[in-house]
Amino acid sequence: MKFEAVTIKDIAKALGLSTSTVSRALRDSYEISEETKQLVLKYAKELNYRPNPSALGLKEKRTRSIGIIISEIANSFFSQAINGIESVANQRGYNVIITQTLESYEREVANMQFLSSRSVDGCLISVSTETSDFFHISDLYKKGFPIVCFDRVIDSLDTHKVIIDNFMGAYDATTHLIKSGYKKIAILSSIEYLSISKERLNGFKKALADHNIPLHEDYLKHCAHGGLLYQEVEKAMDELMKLKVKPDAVFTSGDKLTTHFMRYCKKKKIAIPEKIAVIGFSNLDITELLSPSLSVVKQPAFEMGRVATDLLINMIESKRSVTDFEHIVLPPEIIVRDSSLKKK
Amino acid sequence: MKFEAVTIKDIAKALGLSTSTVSRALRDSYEISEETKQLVLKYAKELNYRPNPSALGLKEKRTRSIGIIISEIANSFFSQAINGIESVANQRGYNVIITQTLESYEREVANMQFLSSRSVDGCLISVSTETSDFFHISDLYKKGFPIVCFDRVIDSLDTHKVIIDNFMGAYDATTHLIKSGYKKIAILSSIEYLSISKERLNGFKKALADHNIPLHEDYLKHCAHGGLLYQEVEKAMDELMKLKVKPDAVFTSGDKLTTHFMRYCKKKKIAIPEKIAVIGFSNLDITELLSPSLSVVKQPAFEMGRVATDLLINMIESKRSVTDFEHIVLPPEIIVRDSSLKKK
DNA sequence: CAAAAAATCGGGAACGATTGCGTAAATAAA
DNA sequence: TTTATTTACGCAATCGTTCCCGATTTTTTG
Repeated sequence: MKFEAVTIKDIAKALGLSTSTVSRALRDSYEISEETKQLVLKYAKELNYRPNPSALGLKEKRTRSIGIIISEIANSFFSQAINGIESVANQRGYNVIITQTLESYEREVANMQFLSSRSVDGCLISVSTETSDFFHISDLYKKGFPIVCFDRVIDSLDTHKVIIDNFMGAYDATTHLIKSGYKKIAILSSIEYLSISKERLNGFKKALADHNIPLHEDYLKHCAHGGLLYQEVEKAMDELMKLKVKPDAVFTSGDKLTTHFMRYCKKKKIAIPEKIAVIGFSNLDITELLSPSLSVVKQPAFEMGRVATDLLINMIESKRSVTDFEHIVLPPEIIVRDSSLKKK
Repeated sequence: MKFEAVTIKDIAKALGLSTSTVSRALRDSYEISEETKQLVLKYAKELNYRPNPSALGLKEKRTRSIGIIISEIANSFFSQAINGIESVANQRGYNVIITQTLESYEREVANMQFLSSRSVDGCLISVSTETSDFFHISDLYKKGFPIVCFDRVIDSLDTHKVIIDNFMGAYDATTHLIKSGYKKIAILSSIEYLSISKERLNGFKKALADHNIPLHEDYLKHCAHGGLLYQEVEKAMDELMKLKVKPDAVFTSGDKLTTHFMRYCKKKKIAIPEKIAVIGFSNLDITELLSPSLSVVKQPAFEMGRVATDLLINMIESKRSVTDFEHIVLPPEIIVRDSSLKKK
């Protein structure tokens, strides 16, 4: 038995009206008498009528849905962001299609292709670490496909962007390490060309400079996939720990980098913060329960999702083409715990 | 400038063919000459033609998408399950619409309504803790809307189901506590009528009985929202800790219950496992890094998602109505760590 | 070489909903 | 009473795609 939902035709036939009359009655048109309206409305409610989204999509050339492209759903930052995105989207009558790239450029291109081919009216994206050219995005955008960037943004794309103050987050975190008495500070970073990597690295460098601490190139470690794989972090850490002058603190500039750093230290029995202190980006909600409790830079993920979605839907629904682009910068939150305790 | 994708009409006009010919050429129909096929295919590829999903949906009465109803995306178990769901769905040409209930019955009804009104061809569901009657699900199911249950299943619904062996997971975990020397074992459980709660509670009880340990009613604690709120767990734990004979171990029967238990002990400075030992369900991938490292019952979430999706899509694509329902039970994994160490 | 069969293609209806336009009936204005 | 206006509804086109019929041309068969 096939599942068949009720259509406007069913209602029209049952009430002896035309489909146009039913349609107008449901849309509360002035052309329909109050009597007929009530009749139709009552019957539609009884049968639990819902307009067919495909028919609407075909007619109106819009699907009332938006797409998301992120690297990974099973990531605390992104799943919190999705919550924010969903809350606004649902409220404004849109539904959401989530796609993930797992940091693969190829999958990002495929997802973008899929979403743009009329499945959604617009798209939110936080680009993959593997992505270094953006033609698959900018080409579509130039053709009029609404796109809003968040988190990992594309500098060259002239659209709305929602990020946190990565520079300041990194600067403050690094400064905190310095003020706690650490001087040999390393950084675990994601791939160089990623917007957030650059900004966080710059914040890190500025903090060192402002406190007259020279920058050691050996202390700069990049992980190509942003720590998606433990092995990346392990390799970087092995190199750090082999140095003649080992770092006494690390700033980890991404979620996965942070947790894998913790995993590494646990495995190698490196005491935190005695042997090495750490503060890093993380949106996990149990960082307080780690051993030791973890100092973190936390992003307002939910809020970022909300804001980005609002901008996207505004863009979709705007009559004339948008030329004035918002560039929203939210503040990160720094939470100091045991992993970056004052050096004795 | 509006974003307009290329249609079959554009191709037909450009090549001087009819839309029917183009359509057939793209579908590799035997009625079209090899020459014309190549011509159309080449041009379509050039223009990056994709069929309009709305038009297809309207014509074929199917959207090639499936819905998910879960309690929360930002939950390690569910986000891992989503990964499994997506992997199968994408591979079989479906896309996925995720909705969350946040354990609200009302939202579950609304989400089900939304998904079933022709937005998706079928639906995966893990019911909310608030849900005690299932008419909003069974009514649709009886009308022919394909539904597959996973994790939190509905006993009365005769469809495919994918769960883990909750009884065994709880039995083994409890037995492990007993064998480690704990005798006064409490349980933090979710709401009574939930399938997984019942099964896990039964496993817990059986383990006690098999080892001749009497069951104290005081040691059975139910949290109405499955620990969505910290306050639920706090209240239950406060009550436990006020007892004359306090428990020396706890089995936490859900993800959130487990982490909130840890949070509670940290806050109240209750030493684990010295004062109270714990083993619980959790799919977090950093439980090894908690303090102390956490003993867990882990679910094969990714695999559950994969299997459930395969069953759902089979059901959707099956010509005749399905009468032979799979009831798949996967094994949980028990990982023993410090939080349930042997009693000295 | 005529008739039958196959190969290729186009016309047009249909899917469900919206909407411009036309029109009959009812009412108001002249 | 006649004409103009309003009210309330139906007809039919449209969105992009598929698919049932025909129709025409080419090829095969007797």
